[in-house]
Amino acid sequence: MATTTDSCDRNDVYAAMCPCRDMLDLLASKWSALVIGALEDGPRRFGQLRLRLEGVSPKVLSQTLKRLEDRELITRTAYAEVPLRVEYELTELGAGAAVPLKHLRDWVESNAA
Amino acid sequence: MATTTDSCDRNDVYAAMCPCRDMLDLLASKWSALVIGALEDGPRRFGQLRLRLEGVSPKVLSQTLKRLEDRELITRTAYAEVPLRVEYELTELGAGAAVPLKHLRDWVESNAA
DNA sequence: CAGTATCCAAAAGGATACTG
DNA sequence: CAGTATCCTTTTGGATACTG
Repeated sequence: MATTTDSCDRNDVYAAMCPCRDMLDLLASKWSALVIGALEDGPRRFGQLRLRLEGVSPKVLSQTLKRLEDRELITRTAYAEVPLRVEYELTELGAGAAVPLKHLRDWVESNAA
Repeated sequence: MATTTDSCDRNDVYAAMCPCRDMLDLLASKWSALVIGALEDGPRRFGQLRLRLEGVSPKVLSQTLKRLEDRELITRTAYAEVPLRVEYELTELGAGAAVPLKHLRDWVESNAA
């Protein structure tokens, strides 16, 4: 190959330079698994998510949503109403990620000491 | 106070005070999913893990291993040999956690853009 | 070999007040 | 309502050198 080890022919989360490492870091971050889970049953509004994710601050929730949106795991739709309404929804990709994340949450709830 | 909502009768990762939230935070941290995956096929030594987890520094790896050990997801066994040999191994609990984490890693490797 | 010690940078998290 | 702005603390990450 042309480069040394910093190419990434196949996706390998163990490879430092593999872009999929970023995706793992995102999914494996404090709030992502909870946000994605909260969207499993359909679109939700910012305020709804905020209530559901006990303890999350608006800033952190906003950041998390943006990162997920950047990675195309969720979409953000703003409706020009008064009062303002914004809905977040899983993309197809996000719905796919939701599956293993649900298994993880379920395992945790069943096995936390 | 007598507490209002900060008790945790049933495990709910969405509840701020639920101890299982801590477990989720641990599993959903940068290196945990990789460490646990690296131990799926049997015990591994510190140096082996360090090579496998490209880019991890000894300090961070050490911290990660300690947190996993504290939560009883892995065990640490030191053999009084020269040179020193230390092995890390999944506990039964850790092996259980390894299942959903593997699904997550697999999904990531299959779906990272 | 398997870490720890040190020092440091960056990111994440968080409380609160304020705005379009 | 849905965020931003601000300020601050904590956590995490990281390079490197050193030790039992």
